[in-house]
Amino acid sequence: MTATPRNVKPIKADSLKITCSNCNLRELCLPVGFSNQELQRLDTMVATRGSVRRGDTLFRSGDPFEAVYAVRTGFFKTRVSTDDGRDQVTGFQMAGELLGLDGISTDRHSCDAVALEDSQVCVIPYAQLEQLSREFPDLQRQFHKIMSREIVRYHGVMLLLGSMRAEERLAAFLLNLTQRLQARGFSQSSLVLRMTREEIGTYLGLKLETVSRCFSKFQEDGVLLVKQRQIHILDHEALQKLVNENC
Amino acid sequence: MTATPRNVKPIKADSLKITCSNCNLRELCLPVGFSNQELQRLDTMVATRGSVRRGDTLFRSGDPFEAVYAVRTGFFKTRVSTDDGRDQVTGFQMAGELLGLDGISTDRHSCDAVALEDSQVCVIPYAQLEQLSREFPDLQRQFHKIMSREIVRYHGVMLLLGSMRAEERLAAFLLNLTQRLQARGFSQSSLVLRMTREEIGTYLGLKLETVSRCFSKFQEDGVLLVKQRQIHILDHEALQKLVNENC
DNA sequence: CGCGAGCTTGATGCCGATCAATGCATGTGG
DNA sequence: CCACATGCATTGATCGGCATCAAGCTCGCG
Repeated sequence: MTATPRNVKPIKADSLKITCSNCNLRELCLPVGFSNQELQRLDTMVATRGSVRRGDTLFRSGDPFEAVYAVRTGFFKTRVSTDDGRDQVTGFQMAGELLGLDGISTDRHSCDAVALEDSQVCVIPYAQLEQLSREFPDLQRQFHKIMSREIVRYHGVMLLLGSMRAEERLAAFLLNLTQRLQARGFSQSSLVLRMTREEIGTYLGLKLETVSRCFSKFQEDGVLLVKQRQIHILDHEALQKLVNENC
Repeated sequence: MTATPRNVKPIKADSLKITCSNCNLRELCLPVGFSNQELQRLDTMVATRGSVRRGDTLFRSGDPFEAVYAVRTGFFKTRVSTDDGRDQVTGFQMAGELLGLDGISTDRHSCDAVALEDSQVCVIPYAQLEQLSREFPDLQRQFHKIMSREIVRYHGVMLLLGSMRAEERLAAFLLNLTQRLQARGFSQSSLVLRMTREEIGTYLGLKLETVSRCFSKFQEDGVLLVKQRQIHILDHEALQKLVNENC
């Protein structure tokens, strides 16, 4: 009955003390706009931080749901699988983003969360999150906003999967990534992909060959500079156009 | 600053008194498993019921978010649109289901909700929902479950859009519809579609002609009996197989 | 240095989009 | 009551984008 799944190694107490109060992600994560007092209460709730090795799962479909997780460092993917082996990547999560919200509905997780690089997460026991969000309207509000944002995100993904062509999907994907990276202080014109072509494809509803071809096409057209997973965006406008003026 | 958008006509107070306590949907809707006391408090919150005419919108993308809505009777679709005119249906909602959760994230709605037939909704002011769910853990829990369920639903839709072929998509769609209708006391082997072929297509990422052809194919194969929007399911198994043993 | 995972690129084929015509049900006005 | 319009659905013919199959390439690593 611990809130720490098998693959999450607790970070030793003697390591540098990490708290929500001193976390540089606090303006992106759960405690957006919190007072000092609220931050301190949150620190009592997020008792555990843990690390997950690249390739390991934070949780799996079917696991009992006990906590949601905030990514502190690293990068994750979430995926759902069918019995017959196919799977669909449902999202990529980076620092400050929440994982595990799917578990609330049935008290069991319904997707897998896999670390794409060595990562650290903050473990937020759901029972305590419920309790504390009854006391702090700000926390309640922010938590609801995060769930709602996830719903809105899926609307965008549906539009992408339902009506965009391969190049448009990849363009939208890249713009979304850079936008989120930019909010975390990274360049908006260059990025390193943490996932394979196949994982991108499985997210975008395309085969890996198609993803690869699109990258090549973008390079030919002078829109991107692609060197394996190193991507430089040369023509931001062009990507934007592809997404907007569809067709 | 009213919680009642333009297209929602309040139902007269002198009409038959509708309350959560006496609503036959209470075991499907927000107050699942509530005590009588909780039901009565909920009744004070859901002050307004309203009706929406077929074709009218309950809310539109950009509208300020003030309330979520529970469908009492009727049928809705939600959709997101792009500047260039394409749109994507993101869901179909029937009695007992909640609309408007997308609005929490930015305090504005990010999709349109359109009535596919004359409908009635319960207006649940969000501020009061927040307040009351601080007082009633059961309500808080149920509300979170509903949002989480929506997230899980989108995982399924992504799988559908990302990896299924036309017939599989339609099969999954029909099974989902009948399942929900069954939970509401309707037959699981026959249904009347409330939406056009085009609306189905826009939900499933297909063109209306493809949807039509799939219906015809299912009829040829003896799986369905199709007469306009009247659908009889002759071979439930066959549909199930298409969805599971993909390929 | 050689292996293997991941990526690129080419050739071919199929599924579903597109274009187009017709059918069918409902509604409206002469 | 019929003529016509309108919205929705069906069906056919053709086309194109992406999947599939296959071969070779690149880079990191034991």
